[in-house]
Amino acid sequence: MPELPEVEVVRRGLERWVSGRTVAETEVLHPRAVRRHTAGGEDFAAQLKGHTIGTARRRGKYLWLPLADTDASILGHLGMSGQLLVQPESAPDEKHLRIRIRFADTLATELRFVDQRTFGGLSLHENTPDGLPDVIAHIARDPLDPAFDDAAFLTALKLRRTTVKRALLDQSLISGVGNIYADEALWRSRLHYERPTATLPRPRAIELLGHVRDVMNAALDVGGTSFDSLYVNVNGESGYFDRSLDAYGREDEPCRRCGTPIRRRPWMNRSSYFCPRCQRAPRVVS
DNA sequence: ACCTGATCCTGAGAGC
DNA sequence: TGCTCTCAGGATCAGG
Repeated sequence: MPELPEVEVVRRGLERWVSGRTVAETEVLHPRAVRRHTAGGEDFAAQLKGHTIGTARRRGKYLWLPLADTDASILGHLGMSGQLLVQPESAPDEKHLRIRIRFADTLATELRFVDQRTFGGLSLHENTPDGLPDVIAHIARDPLDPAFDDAAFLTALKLRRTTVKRALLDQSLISGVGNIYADEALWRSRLHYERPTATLPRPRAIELLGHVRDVMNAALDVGGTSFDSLYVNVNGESGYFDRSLDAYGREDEPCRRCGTPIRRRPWMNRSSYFCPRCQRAPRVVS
């Protein structure tokens, strides 16, 4: 599943291969892929036609493409299984091709949104004065954003009456952290996922934020170098996950710090992986 | 106002 | 072999 570093790789690919091109025709092949566009697929296609794509931008796991000479942007989210591909027009359709955007030039490539589980999608929205699609105005900056406000995040964390992993996944506090990187950052910080945020000393919170950034940057270094062709792709295949995960997906395997078997616990209809020795459960569990 | 937990989807893989 | 069951998860939003 694409996490923030993979989405950033996609953004760079879009900037290189799609920005500056003018939309000729859009084909919506599955209504669920444009469900956030309430006016529907036909309207989505009609509104894109003839507009030139501006510089690709990203916040957390959201991507957007401003349309030049308008106050609107194409907003994209890859969800669980989405891919944005720049393919030759002659390439056969992918099995789960949902949206096709053709361009008014002679490059003979097109942009394709492919998504098996259809948690992701594209839509068109007005921009806020900040140049952000209005429907993601509530999404906090991500920790790799130079303008991310560390002090404000630490304060908000302290005020919340919730648990630390839940806070890491709260898009209004910090964006772009998914289940995998949350578990990885907590393992590095030796924090249990159910630790109440209110009891977290400030130095531990600072350390946690640092580990979130470290995990993301490490993945970005790996994934960011593999992109070098006429192919915008993301499928969690940076190679980083196989080699470098310390907690996520390692149930019953020894903790790389202390050798204790990693445990998996059901959590919010998914799983949390942790070392029961390095990451002690809080005394009072809500 | 804040917090919780159900929900959308489809294919891989396990178990029988 | 083929069927059924479980699991994966981001982000939203109803309901407490």
